[in-house]
Amino acid sequence: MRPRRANSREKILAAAADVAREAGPGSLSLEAVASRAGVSKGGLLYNFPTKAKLMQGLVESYLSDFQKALEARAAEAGHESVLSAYIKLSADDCEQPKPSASWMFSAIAEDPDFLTPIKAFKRQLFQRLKEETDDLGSLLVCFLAIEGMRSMNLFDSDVLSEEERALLVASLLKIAG
Amino acid sequence: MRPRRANSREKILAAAADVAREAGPGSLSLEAVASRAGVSKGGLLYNFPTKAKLMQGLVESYLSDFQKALEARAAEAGHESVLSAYIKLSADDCEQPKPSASWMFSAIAEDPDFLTPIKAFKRQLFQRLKEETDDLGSLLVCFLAIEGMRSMNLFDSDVLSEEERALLVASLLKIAG
DNA sequence: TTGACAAGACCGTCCAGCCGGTACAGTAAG
DNA sequence: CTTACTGTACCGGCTGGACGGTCTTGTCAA
Repeated sequence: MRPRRANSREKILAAAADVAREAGPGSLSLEAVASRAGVSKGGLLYNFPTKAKLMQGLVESYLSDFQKALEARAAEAGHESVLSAYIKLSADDCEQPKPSASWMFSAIAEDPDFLTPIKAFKRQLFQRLKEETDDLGSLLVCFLAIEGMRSMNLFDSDVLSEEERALLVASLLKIAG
Repeated sequence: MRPRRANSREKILAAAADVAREAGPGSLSLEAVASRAGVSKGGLLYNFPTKAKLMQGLVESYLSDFQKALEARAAEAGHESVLSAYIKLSADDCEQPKPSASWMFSAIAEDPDFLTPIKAFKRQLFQRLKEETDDLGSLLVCFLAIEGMRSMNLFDSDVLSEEERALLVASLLKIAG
């Protein structure tokens, strides 16, 4: 089970995300990823027998990281709601000027179904948020606005300035109550 | 200047969007588009000398269609603001169960820079909306929420029900004033 | 020695772009 | 009217290259 030198799996996953971000989602080839990860193509295929498995791994690690981060935020003192935690987490995620999830585009190009777990996750999150509030209208606005913020970051759209994003987050937190 | 039988250019553009939507953004090959458009590969290459030019054409026609639709909405009686027009237009766009712009993913895979005109367009639109209101916070929330709605439609995420989307739109229109 | 794992040459497939051809409309000289 | 010529619109086979995935060989820790 244990890799010989280090944890190749995670190195490969990180390398894949890097390649997609820096060389563009269309340039995510197995060779590029292997090279970036300091691993041979054979080594990569040993860990991920197929490109599809690699994509799947990307999605799974993304989701588990997100879940962990959200849980951590929600458990922090001073958060009156999961929605607030989600807003703040997303705000921080979107601080990074570089989109960290360009690999999603590669995954979609490979097969749109790779996003199914992400959709399911979002549905589940939305459900959880719905149970928390009785003002569905406000929740919808907040939830979609966060979605919009995340999508802008994903597409690397620098439409909003730093101050505008801060104001947006403040407004959302106010709406969230 | 005039095409002999019909307007191949538009047929090809429509075919490309169809292929991306139905076969997936990763399957947008020139042959597939040509076949779908009822045109040979050579004919396609005659109209769009390069795949890049095809993508560019897709972006341009998308943008000009959008601009036209927005202008039409804004000119309609009963619209007190461009923001309201934008909200309603986006709501209608997202009515369609099938995302009409999957080709964007193909374009990104080809080269992320293809989206530059779209980003510029959005910046311009946001600027215009800013000049229209004095409540920047509300505008930000609305603008981003619409962005979120559009992105959900693009990713074909059926997280929201019909009623929820209607409620969202109503809430946004209320915020927009 | 052995077996878990890595290396990279290799193969089949797919696709963008090229190129030589075809069909036809217009024009204009004979 | 006819023949010859020109430019436009389109066709489809070909090829060179890239990429995913396999296979054989190498290597190192136990």
